[in-house]
Amino acid sequence: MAPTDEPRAPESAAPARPIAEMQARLAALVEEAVAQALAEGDLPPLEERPEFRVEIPNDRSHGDFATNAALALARPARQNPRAIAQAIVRWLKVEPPIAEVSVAGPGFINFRLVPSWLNPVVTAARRPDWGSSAVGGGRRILVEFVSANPTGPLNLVNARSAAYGDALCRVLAAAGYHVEREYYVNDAGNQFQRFADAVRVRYMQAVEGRADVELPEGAYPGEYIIGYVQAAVEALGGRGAVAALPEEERVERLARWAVERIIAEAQDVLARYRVRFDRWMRESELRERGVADAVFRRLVASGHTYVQDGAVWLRTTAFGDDKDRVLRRADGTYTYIVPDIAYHADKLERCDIALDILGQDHHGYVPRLRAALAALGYDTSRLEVLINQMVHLVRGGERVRMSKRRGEFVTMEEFLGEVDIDAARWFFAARALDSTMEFDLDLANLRTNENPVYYVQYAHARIASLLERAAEAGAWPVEAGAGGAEAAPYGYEEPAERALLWEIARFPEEVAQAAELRAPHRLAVYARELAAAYHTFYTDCRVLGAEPPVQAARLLLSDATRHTLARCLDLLGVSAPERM
RNA sequence: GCGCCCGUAGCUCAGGCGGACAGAGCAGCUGCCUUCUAAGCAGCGGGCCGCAGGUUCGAAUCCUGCCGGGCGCGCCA
Repeated sequence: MAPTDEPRAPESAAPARPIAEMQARLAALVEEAVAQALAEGDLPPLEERPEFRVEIPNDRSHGDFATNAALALARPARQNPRAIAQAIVRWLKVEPPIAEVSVAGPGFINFRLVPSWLNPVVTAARRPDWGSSAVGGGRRILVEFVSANPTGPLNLVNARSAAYGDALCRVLAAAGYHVEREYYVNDAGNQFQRFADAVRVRYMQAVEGRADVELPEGAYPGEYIIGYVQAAVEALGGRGAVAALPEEERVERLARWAVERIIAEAQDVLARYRVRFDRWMRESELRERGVADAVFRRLVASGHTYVQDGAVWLRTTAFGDDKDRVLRRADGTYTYIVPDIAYHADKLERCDIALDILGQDHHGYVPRLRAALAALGYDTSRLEVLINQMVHLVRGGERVRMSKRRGEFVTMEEFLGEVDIDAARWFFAARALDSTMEFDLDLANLRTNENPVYYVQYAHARIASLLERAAEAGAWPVEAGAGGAEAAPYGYEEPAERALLWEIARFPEEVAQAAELRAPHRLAVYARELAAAYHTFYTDCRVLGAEPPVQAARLLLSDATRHTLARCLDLLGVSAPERM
């Protein structure tokens, strides 16, 4: 890649992914230098060409970029990595914007670039699609999350799954995936029957006043069902009308009403939480469409089933499960796994990647699901599963006791009554999913610097306020050519400016990484770092009242930061306030 | 017993597909508001990365075995 005199296209002047593009460029130069060194006998012949990377040093005092190429080549070249590094550097074309190349440490090659190389980032970062990329390649990814059984209100773990899943979806979309969000509603089968059993008993207790009946073993224990039963009685025409119904019909109708009510409440609370789904897929619908029957027949046809004790089993052990699983009981009913397999098979027909976020209490179920999908001939690598770990709620410095067994838990509704939605979403989206977390209500409610949410939001509000003041003074928006990157009369050479520019430039890479690793919580770390860089800049560099070109350039830089913060917070599902 | 997840600073957590001295916030201590939001900034102190082996030029990161915590191991879902 020889230097050319070609004029740069406007696109390259404001790259969509400045850091990745520079890394690729440096990697190509290193590749070229290695080839030259080999050709000239400056490096011993290699049996293999190992991969190397151009990365960002942990310690930026080493340079802007570094490559481990010499370390990677040490083994195949059977030579000291430092000597290899020297050889590579001898053949390296040091061209702008490379200012300096050095060999350091065990054999890293460090690159320092001229400060101005990042100036175009200001322009790039103010474009609407800043941070977006095409790393997802338009792959269709179907994300299923929350999917709580409609036998009770959503709880705290559901709130975590909702916040994290929603952030993940936003991040995936920004990274160029085609995203669909689904909520699977398990509104049929045994699950529903057991709920109905509880409804039957609660009706007798609460409406008929029977003190002698108790919940059967295995029925849903929660007291909350009483409330649904009472509401259902009202909705179905009152006590008299309901009492007149034959018992089976009465129980069925009360339970059905309660389930629909629970689903509606889940939809409401999630909407309030700013989490939306593209589809609420019901198990009952899948059954009606005959999807479960069809998949059962496909499994039988696959030859991986057998009959034992009158039940039909799937030989999941042939696909890595630790025991075989019953598909159809001797009484002809399906076990829960059949509609679930059917649902996942259906999803795999509709997407490239099916991603499930499951509670940790369901993780043991993944191997049998994969096994079944493998038996159906699907490439199970297309099913990705993220495990959502538990949440311990801390109030007043103590853990709030919850017992699923006794039906005692904090509902999402109650939770949102106690905490700001931005704080809740931030806390959940900022923690890795697969690790048990503590949610400190008191901390989340603090409107002080102890609360990390406000730190980031404050940076955004601060900039908004600054721009407002600038607008009042007629300095904003900046007129074309008045300063900043385009005209470059001012080059952002203050350390705080350069540090800030660098943080902004990282954003597209952070989004891409968060998407590829299915780890949106990385963006919370990033948001904090970006906000910190701005606060430092704000303290060190006066904006309003600076020399006109400097003021203009700093306003543009501030706006680039504001936009990046807003984009980042949006990906996390947290609002970016204009004032605080 | 078997399987999955977790164990990093006083607290809450990043980092974990091997790389240059292990990070952040909070809490503690010291400074900084006559000027754009101090919900801010600058600095200090604080860690056997659960323990022990192994692989590697190099391990918080990979492998094995322990220890501790969570969850699962149904013809419940």
